[in-house]
Amino acid sequence: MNIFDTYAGALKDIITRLGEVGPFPKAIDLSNVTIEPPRDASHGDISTNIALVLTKQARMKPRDIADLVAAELGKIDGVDRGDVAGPGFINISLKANVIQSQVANILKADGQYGRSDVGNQEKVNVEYVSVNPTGPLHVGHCRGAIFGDALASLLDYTGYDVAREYYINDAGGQIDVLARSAYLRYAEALGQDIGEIPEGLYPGDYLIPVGKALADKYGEKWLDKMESEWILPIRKFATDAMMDMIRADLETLAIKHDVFFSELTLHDSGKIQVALDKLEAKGLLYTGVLEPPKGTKPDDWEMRPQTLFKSTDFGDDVDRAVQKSDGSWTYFAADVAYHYDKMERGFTSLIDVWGADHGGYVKRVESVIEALSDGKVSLDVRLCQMVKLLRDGTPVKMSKRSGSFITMRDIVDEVGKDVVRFIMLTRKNDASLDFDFARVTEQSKDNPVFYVQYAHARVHSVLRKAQAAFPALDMSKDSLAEARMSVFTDSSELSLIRNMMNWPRFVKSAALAREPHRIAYYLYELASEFHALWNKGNDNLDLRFIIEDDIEKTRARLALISAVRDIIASGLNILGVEPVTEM
RNA sequence: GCGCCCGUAGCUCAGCUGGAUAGAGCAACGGACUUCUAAUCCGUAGGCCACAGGUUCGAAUCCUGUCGGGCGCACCA
Repeated sequence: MNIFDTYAGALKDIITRLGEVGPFPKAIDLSNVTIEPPRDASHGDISTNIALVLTKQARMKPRDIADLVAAELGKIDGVDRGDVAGPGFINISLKANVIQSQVANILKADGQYGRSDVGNQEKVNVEYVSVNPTGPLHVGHCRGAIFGDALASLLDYTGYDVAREYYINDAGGQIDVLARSAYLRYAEALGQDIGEIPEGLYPGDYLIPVGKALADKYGEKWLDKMESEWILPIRKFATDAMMDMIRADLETLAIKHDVFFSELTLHDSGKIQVALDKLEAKGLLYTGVLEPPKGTKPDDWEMRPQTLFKSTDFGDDVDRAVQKSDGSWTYFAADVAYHYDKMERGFTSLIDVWGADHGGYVKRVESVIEALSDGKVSLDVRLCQMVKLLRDGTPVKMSKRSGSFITMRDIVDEVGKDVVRFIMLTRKNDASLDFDFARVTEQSKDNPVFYVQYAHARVHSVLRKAQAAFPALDMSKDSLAEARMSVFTDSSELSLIRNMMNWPRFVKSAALAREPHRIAYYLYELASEFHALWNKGNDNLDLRFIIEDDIEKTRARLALISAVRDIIASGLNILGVEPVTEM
């Protein structure tokens, strides 16, 4: 329960009471009322627009309403006073002890301060990465992977029942290409001269060990055999090998998945047909001919009747094909079945994390979800924009042809997991992001990862020093929570506490908006407040955390910074960044 | 041609789903180290929130249009 909720309740009681005794109508819609900290700290601790919202319903001037409510607020326990300001805002100032005591609340929560139940244990499925198993993960995949992973953690932290999922695209034509490429390496491993890798096959060195493993397992069994004989077993073998590699890559970034879902199983089990039958039953499939697109017309365009899904019924631009010209299912058809399967497994909220280049695919999937669930299941597709790699300001050149693209592993090896994760979360997902190797490894406040980590490490540094100075001092959270919090009177201390009081609200809003980057920004600001307080101790010895001759004051200060530490650690954990205790 | 995303300080970006005088970092300038790690902090300066309308008590935020940038546009994945 955070403090804003507490006073929101009190405020509602006041409105109801005023409704019963006189001035206000009995039934009042409070849905647009906000109860939040004011932007400007001089406006008190809590600000509400309630008078402005009620002005129509109560048919009174905002300021008159505000005066009535403010007078009542002044009587509430813990409220110092309620002021009316501007057009009719009510600013509530809390008594100092209410603010101070929050430190104890944070410590007693034991790292769970900010955890909430807004998610109501709703079953939500977050799908991310979902890369073709045809090669190692490269930089482009990094961002979506980290975003999805952090978002899943954030939702888990806010009371959703989260499943993390990877959709393995192991059924398409590219897997045949993979199998042929692996077959070539297999022949090579058995001593054949394969020369240059032909255009259209995967040239990467990562397939060499796969070829060797194939040779070890099968010997010369597939040599000089027709492709139709070996393609299936080698597809399976190569796909498994690629997935092993991808899983290992993901592990270097601590990206977790609960389920790896194979597209192939949808084809093999007939689930695609089942899902399409559902659409058919709703009258949403038909055979038709698509118009060519208006702009640049494809050269090989030909009019042809196809089985189409009527996605235009749900706001899509054109209806979408579910069957290819050779009669096999389209990628979209499998995706229909996949999302249908998620619904069948009981998820009521689906989140897909894709690269921005798949933006044109969003509407048709949204359409399917709406059609199959009758609007009961929500789909939220989060698109991640590109990452521009830079080295000291100059773009890193990458060319697929020469094979000089940078892999996820390259990046992690160079700058470390924590840096990659944090930096990738310092932008909104739908804004492009610059990743400069020089800048992200810098040890200065220019580098947010470092800055936040440093604040956390600094707290631990003080705690170590304090224990040395006061060997008998009990520094457990329970003990610190009993400290004399009334020592916090300096504006920087109070400002720090107010900032921490905002943590639960931030987490909640970040979860509802599905924007984990807000956590990163919050942490940066909290770290900044902490560093500021630290430096005040340089000028004013009485503001230091450790006061040599005053164990009680020291105890309170340690309580304060332990609370900071708990929140930074919680936030970093959500982002998947390790809160280090020493640097 | 159509759809989606983005235009906020010189640069890179936040802005808590509509709140009060729009905020950080970098770069510029001026200050604070016999320290609980100055790996930090404090101060100054910098804005027609792309532009034009609309919605209302109130708009950077929502709606419409214009301009500028990114992505996508049968059967691939």
